[in-house]
Amino acid sequence: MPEEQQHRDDSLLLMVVLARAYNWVTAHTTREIRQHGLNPTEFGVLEVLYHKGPQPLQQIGEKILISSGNITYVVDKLEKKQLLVRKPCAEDRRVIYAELTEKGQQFLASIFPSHKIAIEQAVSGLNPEEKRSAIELLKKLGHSAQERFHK
Amino acid sequence: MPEEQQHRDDSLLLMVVLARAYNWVTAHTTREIRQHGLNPTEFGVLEVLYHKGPQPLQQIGEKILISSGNITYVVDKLEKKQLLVRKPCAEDRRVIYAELTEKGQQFLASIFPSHKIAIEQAVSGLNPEEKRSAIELLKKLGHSAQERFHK
DNA sequence: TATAATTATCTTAAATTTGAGATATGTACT
DNA sequence: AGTACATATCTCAAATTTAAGATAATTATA
Repeated sequence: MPEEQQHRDDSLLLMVVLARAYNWVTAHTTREIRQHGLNPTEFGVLEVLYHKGPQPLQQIGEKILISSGNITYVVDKLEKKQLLVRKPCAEDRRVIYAELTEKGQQFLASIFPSHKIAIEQAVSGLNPEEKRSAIELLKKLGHSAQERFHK
Repeated sequence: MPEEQQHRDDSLLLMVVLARAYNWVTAHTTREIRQHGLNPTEFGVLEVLYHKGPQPLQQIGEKILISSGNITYVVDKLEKKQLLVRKPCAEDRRVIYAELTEKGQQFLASIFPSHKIAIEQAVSGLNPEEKRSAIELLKKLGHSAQERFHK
């Protein structure tokens, strides 16, 4: 097989195995998240706030790659559940921050341990060394894919 | 940092970089697919048929991880577009195969080259050797995640 | 200052996806 | 045969997501 052909096939195969790995790993976390009455997007929003602190809605949407309409919808639902609150920004009045409530903090803290366990279970097919290799390769892949994606 | 803590952190980090890599790589392919008037699910169905030949609806749904209701909906749309046809199975009358039409074959053949280029562009941040490493690790990760996912 | 171009959020309709359950068929067991 | 269980597809309502455009605020420029 000519080298260039080989190269092309590898890219396709990489795409396939990346998608399969992602789908099956997230199958674990999605099931776990739904047991707590959230969908993956809701959890994604809460997780960003939990780890990064209060964020403008815009930036939350960028981090988890959802549309502006969707971020409004999801934040509405989470606000109704009293897990977060909207806080208008004083400096730039177009901007609205989302911030976890005390209830939201406690809720995340209460579900995070089982979430971690679900992840550990999902990725336990790789040993520590393989995990480190995979992390480096996926970091590089993700960053370059993002950089090459010109809107 | 204690070893066990280290281990736990690696699993979380692996999850994060896997999700980022997947999201940004698929951002490339999704954009490309939409330019041809399909959504990613429709393309996924056609791609399965293109590479595997006629398949029972059930098995298509399993391969791309969508619900039974969704597979009916998507196959309906593709049938209306005359890209595939339903073919009842003679041996088992519960089963219905989906099969690409000539038009569907030609359509896939016509868009696949640019789809390949989009993928190659998306994953071009890794060199050939890194791709091979990533493929092996992701295969292992995906298979083990699937095996450990007990419904 | 006035005007134009950007940005952040929200609104709305349409498209997509899921989940629960209905229907029809097939399989295993008595 | 008859009964219970399993499987494949479909139906339908509700939930989710997107895309396009509206509104309001900010920034850049004439």
